[in-house]
Parts: sequence; structure tokens; C-alpha cells
Amino acid sequence: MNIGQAARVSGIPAKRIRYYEQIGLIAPAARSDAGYRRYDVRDVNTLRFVRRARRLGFSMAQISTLLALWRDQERSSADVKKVALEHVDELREKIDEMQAMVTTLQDLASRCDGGERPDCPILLELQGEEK
Amino acid sequence: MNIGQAARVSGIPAKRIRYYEQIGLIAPAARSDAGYRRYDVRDVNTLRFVRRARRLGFSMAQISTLLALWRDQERSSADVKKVALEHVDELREKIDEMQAMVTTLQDLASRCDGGERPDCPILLELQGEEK
DNA sequence: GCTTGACCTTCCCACTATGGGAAGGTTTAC
DNA sequence: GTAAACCTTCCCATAGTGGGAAGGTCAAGC
Repeated sequence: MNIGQAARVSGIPAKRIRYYEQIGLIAPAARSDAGYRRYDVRDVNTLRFVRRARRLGFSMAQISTLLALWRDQERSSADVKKVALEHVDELREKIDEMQAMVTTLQDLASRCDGGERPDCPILLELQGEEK
Repeated sequence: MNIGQAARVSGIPAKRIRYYEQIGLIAPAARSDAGYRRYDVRDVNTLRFVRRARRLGFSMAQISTLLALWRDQERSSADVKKVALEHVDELREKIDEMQAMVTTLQDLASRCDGGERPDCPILLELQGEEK
């Protein structure tokens, strides 16, 4: 199949498939006489693997590692688990940062009356110790 | 003061200050005869405002809005609150997405024994319906 | 007066992952 | 033969930031 159909069945836009090939995440596709990329079922399975990994928030680098492990019949599950748990740590760190922002912002917003007048604890906070 | 000192007292690297000026987030700095950027106390206060807003995760566009409100004595606190709460919504959405990833990944990882053998529910999940 | 080092300037490139669009070739169907 | 739907490569844009090159400036020491 051509890239358009591969895109439809894998759920990854053609543009993105080309990009993945370009950065070396996936192997260069076979080509037709006219230079069209050709994809078979295994290629599509790889694309689906990538799409699922992206949906779990893995970076390209991590997915590259996961793909290699997936293909390696000699892998240890420990290596896979390690990648996953490192990713979980990264996610948790970001979540904690963002949660702290939310907490602060909500506190400030709750003390802002939200009316016509200009006084606002949010701006005072951003402005800092003007006291 | 020159940009280096402004960077030190504001906590924003010189490189970033120039970038903020370039994209129009802050007004172009005054210049010395030799073309060096000059900063006064008010400029530094603006920079600190920006730094605090960034630490709360606001985008450049949002900070631009907040700066305008900050300078506008006729603003209503409702406008400020609106920007803050919209940002809170964005944060919460991202947090929820990431939290869902964490939940899934943790479940998969907990079912991965993490030993020498290759069998791994994480890879099975990424691979999809191999059943 | 000259050198040295610390500063400053602009400019270009890199990152992450993706989308948009132009200009042009191919295939398919009618 | 032509039109539509496909494909190709190429360049540009996004959001913030960092790195570094090439060159100008300033202050201090000799």
C-alpha cells in the first residue's frame, strides 16, 4: 500500500510517517518504480506501535529504544520496565510542577473578586514584594 | 545598568531578555552610545513580573496580556482573573492527560516481572491486539 | 599607548514534534 | 486526453530556549 493508506490504517498522518522515517525512528520504506513509498503489514504494525507509545507520552528517543527492545527476542523485560518507569518519573515530575501552579493560581484567583475594580492579588503576586 | 546586571538582578539570562525584546513581549531597551542595552529599575520590575508569570506556567501570549493589564490602571480584576482561570483549565487538562498515562503505565509495569526473560505486558500493549 | 579580559552586539543553528503549503510528478478512471 | 486524487521533495512556522561564532567596547594594569 501507499503512504496514504498506511496513514489511514495506522492512524498516523502521512506527513508524520515521513518525518519518522526522516529522523530514523522507522526504517526507510521500500519504494515503487515511481518513487512512492510502499508499506506492508509489518510496517503498519510498527506504525501502530509508535502511535500507541506516543499516546502514552513516550519521547521519540524512548520509542526508538522500545522499538529496538520489541524487535529483540533476547531482550529482558527488566530493560523495558526501566524505560517505562523512567518515563513515569518524568511524567510525575511534570504533574507535580503543574499541580503546584494550579494550587497557587487557584488560591490567588479565589482571592480576586473578579469585578470591575482593578485591585487583584494575582497581579500583586506577579509584581512581587512591592511593599 | 547593562544587560548582564539586569540579568543577575532579574533572574532572567541575558539571552532570554533579548529574546523577549525581539518577540515584542517587552519594550525595546534604551541604548548607550555604543549600542549597549540599558535597563533601569522599572525595566527590572517588568522582567521580574515576567519571570514570576513564567514560573506559574503562563505562555508568552498570556504574559503579554497580563503585562498590559498590569500597566492599565483602568483594568478590571475580572479580566485578570479570566486569564488566570483559563490557564488553570489548560494546566488541569494536561495534568489529567498525563495522570492517565501514569495510571496506565504503572498498571502495565506492575504486571511486568522485570527479570531476565523477554515476556513483557508493556510491549504487548504497545503491539496491540496480537491475540 | 597597548594589551587583556569581561562585557556587549548581531547572526545563525539546534532542539521537540508537528502542521501547512508550494511546485511538480504519477496513477487511475472516465 | 484530462481531471482528480494521489505521491514526491523542499521550505517555513510553531514555543521557548540554549549554544556559539565573529566582532565591537570598556576598564584596569603596565
